[in-house]
Amino acid sequence: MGEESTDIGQRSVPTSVDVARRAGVSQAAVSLVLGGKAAGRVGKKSQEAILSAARELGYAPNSAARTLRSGRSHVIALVVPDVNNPFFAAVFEGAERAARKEGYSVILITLKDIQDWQQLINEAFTTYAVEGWVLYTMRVPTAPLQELLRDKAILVDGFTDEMPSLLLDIQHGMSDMMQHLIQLGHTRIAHLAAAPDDETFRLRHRVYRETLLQHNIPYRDDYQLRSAFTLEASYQAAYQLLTLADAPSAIVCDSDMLAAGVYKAAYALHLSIPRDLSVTGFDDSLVSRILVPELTTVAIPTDTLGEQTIALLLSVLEKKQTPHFDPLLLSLVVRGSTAAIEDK
Amino acid sequence: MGEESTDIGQRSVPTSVDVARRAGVSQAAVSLVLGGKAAGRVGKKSQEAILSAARELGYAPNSAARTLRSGRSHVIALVVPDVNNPFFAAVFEGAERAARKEGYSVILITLKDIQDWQQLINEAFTTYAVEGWVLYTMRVPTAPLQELLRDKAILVDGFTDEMPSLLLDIQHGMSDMMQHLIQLGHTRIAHLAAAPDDETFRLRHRVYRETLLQHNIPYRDDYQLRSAFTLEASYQAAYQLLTLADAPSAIVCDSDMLAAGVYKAAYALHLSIPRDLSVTGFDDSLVSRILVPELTTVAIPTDTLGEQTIALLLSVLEKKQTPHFDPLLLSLVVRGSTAAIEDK
DNA sequence: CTGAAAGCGCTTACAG
DNA sequence: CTGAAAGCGCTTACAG
Repeated sequence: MGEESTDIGQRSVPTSVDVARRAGVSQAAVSLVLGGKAAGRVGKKSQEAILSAARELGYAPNSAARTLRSGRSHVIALVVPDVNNPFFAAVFEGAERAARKEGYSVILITLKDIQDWQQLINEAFTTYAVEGWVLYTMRVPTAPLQELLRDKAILVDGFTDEMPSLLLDIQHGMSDMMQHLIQLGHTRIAHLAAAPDDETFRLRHRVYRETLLQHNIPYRDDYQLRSAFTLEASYQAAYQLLTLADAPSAIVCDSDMLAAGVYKAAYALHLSIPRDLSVTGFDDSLVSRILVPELTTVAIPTDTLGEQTIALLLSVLEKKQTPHFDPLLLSLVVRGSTAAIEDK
Repeated sequence: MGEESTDIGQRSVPTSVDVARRAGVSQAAVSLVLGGKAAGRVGKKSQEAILSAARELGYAPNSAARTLRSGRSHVIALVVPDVNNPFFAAVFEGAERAARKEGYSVILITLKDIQDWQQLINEAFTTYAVEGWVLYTMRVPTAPLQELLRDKAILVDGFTDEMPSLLLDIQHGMSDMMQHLIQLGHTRIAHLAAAPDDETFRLRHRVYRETLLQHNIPYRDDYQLRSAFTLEASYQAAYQLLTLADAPSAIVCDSDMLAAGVYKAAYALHLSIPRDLSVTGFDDSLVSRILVPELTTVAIPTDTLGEQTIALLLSVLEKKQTPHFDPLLLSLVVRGSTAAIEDK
């Protein structure tokens, strides 16, 4: 039995000193080997002795000590508006997977119901020693926060001069969707927009409007509604659209979540999708596949998004040359919620 | 200008020493005040000086140093099978909210696609200095893992002698659901069970079977299917049930996610819910409200769950007397997916 | 290739 | 009520 196994009762957590003693080397050698910096600095025999001693003791380096000394935590924070939206759960998963490959881990910070997100981010700094930030918040942070996050954060699907951004090709995604509907013969196309006044949503609306114009389809004010990201709100908005005297034959939604409300309103009004009404979403989240019939939507590829996000953030953190990413390509996914308009 | 503002270029992060210097007190006093332990130990004037100095410098205690010294990180890990299931997103939110009140924060660990979750948990120990664990994994951990987690973890909706558990009253929830269907006149009730062989699902099945027995309804082997938590798998299983010669008039699902597959199969077979088929879920997740018509389900109250979970875990960590919680009450939520069977 | 040592920024007992 | 000091467990420059 080694000396370190003499502790009675409470199993004390082994430290690098315990490992060093058992392996017959210095504590520094243990640190070098476990930190993967032993090449050419610690003899092969010592390395083996250290590794097996570590294994026997169940040693794992103390993260707080490591972070304190090195100034690196390898923790990335992903800030999203709401995890209850399955789209953001998928974004988290994609970022998590990509980060793991690079030796980082991701914590999830939800802004929902939070007034003071400056405080929240401060807390995260304190609690987790977050090294880098991915803000998928659709809202450009305020000036003091930008100062705090300088050279540590990137913005996804939003733009500011103050911070590197990963852009999504909302433009083409939305345009493809509009073309799709127009090709199906729709001209009475309403837009159910997201309530938050973010650039990503303004962009959707601009493309909606321009595409109508290009096809000489009149833009109607009564076909424009905005809704919060709740089923109740989107239901109400859709109900209002569908009970217009001259109701739309298609409703384009800014998000799959909003489309779910449209399905409910259609059901309440005994309208069949896609026979009586075409509906489209945005995101290609789980929601789009749960809906029956499945939702035609614009896919945001969360795996690629995660990889590019992490690559961009790490380049910022390491002050390397920032890689250039073209806006992420979004593709139209045609499913059962859209159909050619029937002659009546 | 204070002495600490003389650094040129890189804004160095202020430390307690900087605050102490500016406030004209000792570093220890700063620690006491910021740590909320100043009562009766630091004079009122000093406290004020410290607080304003901290504010002016934008000081926040270094978490790594704090954790290293005190051995406390105030981080709780929540381990779930899959965040893409909106139910677990809601569980996270509930736990997060409850933990925040107690000064803890919650990181989310997803087991999906992970083979070796022992390693994952080890990693989390290393990376985040996790103090306490909530395992909502529906699988009792292996022996070495139990050793690692002793006195640090609780299990939710699962039972083992090795670990405190928070139980859900699956029994009554499932029983209420079955009563509901039987009262509606259903006798051909199939059970679409979850594939994982966990106690929580075995329990659902036991209650299903017993309730049939109590009502002299024959138990049929061809009405029993299991499905993984994917839409494709549950669709296939439901399709198989619905194309039986003597197809069920109701399908009871172990989870809302599984019910979504049933909706798809019903749609494919031109069966109308609830007219031709009643469907029920379990969890009352976002999924149950997205489905059209909305799903009759058993509600697991994630807010209460979060509060009890955190309360139980903290009592374990603080080695206080463990509070006793009765199994969490689940309530039947009747919505549009169930109806009285029609006379044919 | 190896060892001895400094020090990251705190918390906390201890002496006044 | 205040101050001086030890020490948490590492990483990393430095001297051999």
